[in-house]
Amino acid sequence: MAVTIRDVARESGVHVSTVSRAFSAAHMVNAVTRTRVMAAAERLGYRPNRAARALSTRRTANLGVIVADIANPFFPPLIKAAQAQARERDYHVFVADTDERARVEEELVRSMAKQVDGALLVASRLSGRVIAELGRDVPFVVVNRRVRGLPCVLMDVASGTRQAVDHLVALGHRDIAVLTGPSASWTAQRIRGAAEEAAARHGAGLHPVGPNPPTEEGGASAAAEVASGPATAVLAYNDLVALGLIREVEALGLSVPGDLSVVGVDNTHIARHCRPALTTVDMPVVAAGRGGIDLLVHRVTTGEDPGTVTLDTRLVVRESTAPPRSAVSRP
Amino acid sequence: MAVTIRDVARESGVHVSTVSRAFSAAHMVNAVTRTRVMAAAERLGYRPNRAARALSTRRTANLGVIVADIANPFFPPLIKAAQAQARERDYHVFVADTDERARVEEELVRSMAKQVDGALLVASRLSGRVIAELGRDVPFVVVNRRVRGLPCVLMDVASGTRQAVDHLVALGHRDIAVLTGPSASWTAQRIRGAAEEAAARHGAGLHPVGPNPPTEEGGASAAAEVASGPATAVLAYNDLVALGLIREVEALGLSVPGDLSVVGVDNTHIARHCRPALTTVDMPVVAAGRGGIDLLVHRVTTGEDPGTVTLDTRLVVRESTAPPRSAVSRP
DNA sequence: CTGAAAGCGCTAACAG
DNA sequence: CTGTTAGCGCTTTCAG
Repeated sequence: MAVTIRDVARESGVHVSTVSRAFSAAHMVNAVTRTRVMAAAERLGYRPNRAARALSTRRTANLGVIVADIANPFFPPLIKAAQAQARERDYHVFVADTDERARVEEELVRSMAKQVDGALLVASRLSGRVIAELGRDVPFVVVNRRVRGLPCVLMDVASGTRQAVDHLVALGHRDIAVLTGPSASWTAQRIRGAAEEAAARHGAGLHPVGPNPPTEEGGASAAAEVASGPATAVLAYNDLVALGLIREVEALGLSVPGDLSVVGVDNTHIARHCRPALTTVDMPVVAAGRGGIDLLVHRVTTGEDPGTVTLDTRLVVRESTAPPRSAVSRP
Repeated sequence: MAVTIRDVARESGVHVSTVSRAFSAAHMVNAVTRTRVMAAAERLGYRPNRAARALSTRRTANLGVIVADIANPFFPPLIKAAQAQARERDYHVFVADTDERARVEEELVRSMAKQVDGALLVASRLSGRVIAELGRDVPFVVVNRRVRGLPCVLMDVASGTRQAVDHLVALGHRDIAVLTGPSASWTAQRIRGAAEEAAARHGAGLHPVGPNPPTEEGGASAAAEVASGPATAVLAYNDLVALGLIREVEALGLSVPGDLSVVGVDNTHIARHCRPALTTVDMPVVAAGRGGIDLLVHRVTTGEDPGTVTLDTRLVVRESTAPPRSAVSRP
């Protein structure tokens, strides 16, 4: 049987409440009794039971991190950063994967609610209404999504998207396809919106294709439509989609960037290594994970609304973008 | 304030213990009172507090998954599979990242102990002695490591390693470098051991280089030594190390696989996409994650030792391996 | 500064 | 089948 506070009390000859204070309000107990208690605890290998403590304090010292897909390379660095920052502040973290399904996400939050002090909702697929409703039970911080009344950490993908479109136009592209992501994705909406705006500003044509699942398959399945369309460049919802598109479009006999320029979003490690190396919009995921936890902890400890933090994104140019053939041939 | 079992009791006109039974031992309560209770619970939005329940049942319905580095692409699919399987069985999972540090790992396990029914230790860097000691507090299942007396899920990297060496020898390589991994890594030891054995069997030379950190930097920093050595092929501790090596060796003016064949381990998604696509040993991470949770749940619910499960690995040949120049020039 | 006592939300014998 | 009565391990008044 695990050693409890009573064992320590007995061992050190004080009352349990004194032991309790020694651990959670050290200043309220005489220095010498305190060291005696600590020594006894040490000897017995006592460790406070956080769950039991939670029952009376109503603070679990646990946080939830809820993401759409752990295996999508966008998320792991964010999860890692969040977990590290949480540990720094002595919180444990539950990580849950919703498989991109809103129902699962909702159920996960509900079943976790009593066990966490707050949760980080990353790229949530829930409707704003449901988020707001759940937000009454669990303090949230929302990452990559703007929700009225909730603290958010936003990666400003619009700015990176604009840079991408500017880059493509500067290379000479006049028709750009955009492979849209899941319709419930805030990021997907922002990418599309910013791309339309930027294209319009340049008087370039923008051709939406999708929505597509945020996977290589999603990109691959859009290849035929892209190849048969007028676009000489494409902006994909994320790196995975870009990769799937490239693979499939090459199977169709086109070359990237010779026949088609491709830009991804996320700057996952794959973008650096794939062939051709991917021009992509870098997302500050580490800062977002760490910052999200900071806001969350701030919120759950002070009760204040920490407001919204916006992080910059920027285009990283690599090898998957080049001038279109037409532009090359008319100097 | 959250709604508790008493509220439901009051609302439905029964005692709290009846409500409790309605939720956790439905068959012990009359069907009609049960539906009445459930209706009241529904109306009030009641959800059992799992932490409070844990206090009396001594079962938290939480599991821990402890890994060396969430951002290492080897782990996310494993974590995802483990999390999904746990959810299937109605467990929540704490995920923790040890940053490859044994101290952190130990502290993590200790602080988590009271809050989980068991933990999956993936690629643990702890000494066998410490694992065994911690294992008295927390039921473990150990992944990718053999520990006497604990249930293990092993990915038999030795067989894949043998295949890799056989493959290199068949191509004509007579001197093979092996970039060894962290000395505390069981997998690293197995790779090295199997490589030595297989090389000896073929009468080929084996040249250990390392230990190296399991990262691209680790691979890069071994490049000079490899390039100046006799080896025409190298077996890297993992895909990341292989990638780092390739990048750096190319910077030194060598080409892969022209001047040097490189084999990775893990078959992370990067291996498929990098240039040249990486010949690597496929690790059944999804099966390991799922299977690990199965063993763990079996163990914590029945108390039985589920024993050890061994999963096969196999070589996936891609573009980073080819005959050595010398072999090509003497037909 | 320390002890006594009540209680967090839920379960688990034990009667009835 | 259901109510009563004790706790699970810890914190938190309230006295002293």
